[in-house]
Amino acid sequence: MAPRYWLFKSEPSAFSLDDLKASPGGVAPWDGVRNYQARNLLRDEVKVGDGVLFYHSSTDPVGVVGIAEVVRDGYPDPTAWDPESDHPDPKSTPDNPRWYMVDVRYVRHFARTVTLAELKAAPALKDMKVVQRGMRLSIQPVTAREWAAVLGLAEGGRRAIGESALGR
DNA sequence: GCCAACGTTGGC
DNA sequence: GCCAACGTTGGC
Repeated sequence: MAPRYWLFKSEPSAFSLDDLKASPGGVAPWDGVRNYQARNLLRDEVKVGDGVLFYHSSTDPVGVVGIAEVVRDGYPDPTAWDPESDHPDPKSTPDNPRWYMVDVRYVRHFARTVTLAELKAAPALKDMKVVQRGMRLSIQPVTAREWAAVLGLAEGGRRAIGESALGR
């Protein structure tokens, strides 16, 4: 099965790409997702080896700052039943988990942020989920074509596509 | 800080 | 099952 691509949103004040890079082995769980549509993707669709566009929201500028890679398939998010966590949900229990997460590994920062404004301005990305009006989903599917186009915007001058890890 | 868009809750 | 009220997201 060919790897797929995703866009993961995070507020950098909560968890940034730098935070992922600084995690042990560059690996961290993508916990705290509390939306059913995003949960279903994490539980059923996001798989080891998939590429992740790391998107910073609610900052200036908003946009894609780099890439990560999925290193563990979906599994129950234990922060849901931790009352001390940032997103406790007493309706989720170890016996009957409601929320799921995957583990991701840092790959690299782009040389610069590819801003939402740039994504919106790129004709090749006009159908990309993140540029659609009212699109709040925090885990979004990205096509191979969109993935390549975003990397092209970030690093096009450096022939990055196909050249390095996840540069496919 | 504003507010549009969307998701969830809960009364009925 | 409807839908109003409310809460959250997230760009601007």
